[in-house]
Amino acid sequence: MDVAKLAGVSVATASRVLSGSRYKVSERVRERVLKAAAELHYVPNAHARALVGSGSKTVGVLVHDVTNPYFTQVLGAIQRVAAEMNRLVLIGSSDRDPERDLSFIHMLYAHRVEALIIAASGIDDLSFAQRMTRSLELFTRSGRRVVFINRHHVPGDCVLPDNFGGARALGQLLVKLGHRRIGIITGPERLTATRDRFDGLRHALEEAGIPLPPERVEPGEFSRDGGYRAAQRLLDRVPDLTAIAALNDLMAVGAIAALRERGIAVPRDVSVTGFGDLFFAREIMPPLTTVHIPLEEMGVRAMKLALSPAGPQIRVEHIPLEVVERESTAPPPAAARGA
Amino acid sequence: MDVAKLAGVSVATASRVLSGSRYKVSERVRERVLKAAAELHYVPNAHARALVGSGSKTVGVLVHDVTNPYFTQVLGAIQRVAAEMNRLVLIGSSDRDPERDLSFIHMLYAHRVEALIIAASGIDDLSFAQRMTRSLELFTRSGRRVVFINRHHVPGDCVLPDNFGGARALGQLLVKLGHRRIGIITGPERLTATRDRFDGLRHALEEAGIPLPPERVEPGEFSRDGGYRAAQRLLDRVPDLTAIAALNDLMAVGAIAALRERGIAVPRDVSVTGFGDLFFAREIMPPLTTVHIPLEEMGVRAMKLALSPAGPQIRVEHIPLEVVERESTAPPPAAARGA
DNA sequence: AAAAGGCGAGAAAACGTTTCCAAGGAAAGG
DNA sequence: CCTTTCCTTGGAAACGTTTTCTCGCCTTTT
Repeated sequence: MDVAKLAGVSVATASRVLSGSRYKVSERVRERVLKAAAELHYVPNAHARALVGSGSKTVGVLVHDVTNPYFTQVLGAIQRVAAEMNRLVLIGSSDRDPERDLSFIHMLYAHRVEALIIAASGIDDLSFAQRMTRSLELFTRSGRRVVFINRHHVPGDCVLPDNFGGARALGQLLVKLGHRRIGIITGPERLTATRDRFDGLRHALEEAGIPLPPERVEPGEFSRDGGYRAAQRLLDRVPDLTAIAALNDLMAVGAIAALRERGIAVPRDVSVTGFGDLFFAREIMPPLTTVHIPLEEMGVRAMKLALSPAGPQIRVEHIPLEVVERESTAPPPAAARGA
Repeated sequence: MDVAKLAGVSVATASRVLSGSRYKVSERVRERVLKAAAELHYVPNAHARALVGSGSKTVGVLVHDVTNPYFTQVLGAIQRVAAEMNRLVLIGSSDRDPERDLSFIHMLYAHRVEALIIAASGIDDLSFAQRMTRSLELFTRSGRRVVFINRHHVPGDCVLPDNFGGARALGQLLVKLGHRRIGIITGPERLTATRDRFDGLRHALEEAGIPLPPERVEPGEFSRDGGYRAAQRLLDRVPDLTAIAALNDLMAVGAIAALRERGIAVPRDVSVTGFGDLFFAREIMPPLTTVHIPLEEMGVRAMKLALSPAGPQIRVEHIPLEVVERESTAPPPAAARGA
């Protein structure tokens, strides 16, 4: 090491002072080494450190889309905790492509991240789940932690927002308001988040004895434009809806835009709900009734799980979800109520 | 290496087939190695690879806030390009704390990232700029690339959105609409982006002979709530404004909320403009007149710069900015026009 | 004063790869 | 059939750290 040479000591002692080792070094030598390091602007090579076994000081995070506020909120919290512990965050953004997910898992393992947080949503696909389980064995077998956010068909510790319960409560709100003809804009088929939210809504309707024929259910892409187009299709097919529940906020925004374009007032003619309570939900017009997901808290919890040693049993952190009622919902118009 | 042992070859040959080296290996041996690797779920250790000199296959990105749509848009583009080249992205999110910026630069250097993209905004602080320059010498001296996004007081290649020109055009639009009493919500003092945008607006007003007394200028934090509070202060002090220009979209959203609360109609009574054209700008009510910044393109360009070898001279990619006129602006009310 | 003990510093191994160098074998040419 | 050349493979060094082991010196104790 150059620093050692300049300070006139062995690399061993230089390392001892620079790495904050528990071994002792005399004050005189320590100072000389520090001075030499400062002079050379020495920055230890993290790869060499990682190689010799002291860990890589990095955490891997896998998301679907770094651009999506849902994930960035979680990511922000993870990043904050990581910075506090002097860790760096490696991200993989798979664009919802399962192959990319797997490929990122391998890349992150190649970098021997201390822990891996999978914030991407789970999907209902057996063969994929199996492949993922196998890839993640790389981590677990080497004593590394893997933490999921959301429900996955893969065994492991996880932070689990109660999508079902939140959606059920939201459905109950619509029912209580008096809606009986409710349309639902779902998300990509096989996402567990979509499934759970849909099931929650359906459950609430069933409990109230409200029918949900298939034509009132329309899949959309999890984006503003996806919601816009899905709402168009839904309205073309079932013009007499009094409420539209979109399975995320972005799609709800699109749905509101579609309604506005047709001159349908929200919430006077049609109520709209979202899911997630992303930051823009209360800024749009009308402010969106939705289900709040405490994303920062989930990120922090996931980090806590990731940085604590694995226990003998799987740990699950349940996150209850609350409905937040704003101005995009109201009782259905009198005409509809009478019907 | 375990794989070599299982395949019954030397580590050298195993490495040759697994690393896609240019050295030749007979087909028979290659197959045996591949089979052994698959059987053991072998994933090469990136740290060892990086150490021996073939680069770390990572790119570092420094942002102010992973949660801010401005940065995530850029980050998304960077991430996409990186994935295409089989690179992983290491992020540092400094929360606008210069010390953290520097600390991240060192951490990223410790990981010997191939290139560093500084997406955080520059600040007008001499001693900080000098310290940053010195820290970045670590990179440049070792032949690593550093690319800036936005104007920084540090020499280096950069992608430079024309904040000044965009703001000037925006100011000209307000002037053309007939506004003469314009308030400005600025951002954090020393951010170069803030300065440039402010200067652009001021320039446009000066050109039109429109006064801009200091009481019409109010600093705000670069957030929705910052804009909200700044608008409150501005309205308390100067109630007769006909337009408010916020230096970013988030603050404009806050300003609109403040106006709405006071029963002031936008744009009928007061026009509002933002800056950035983030995805929510056209979703809010009324859709926001703002300046479009092609963030994805900037991210891609930054990556291109970062991945191309350094040239003899500094390279600057100028990005022109366009005003997009939506419904948050209109001519001032007749009463004001008459005055 | 001598022995024992403790403390600080250096030598060297180890981490997992890549790559240079050398060697062995087969093919080709004389 | 022998020699030369090319092609494939193995050995070993190197990358930059940390850490274990060992050694020597100084201090303390008897």
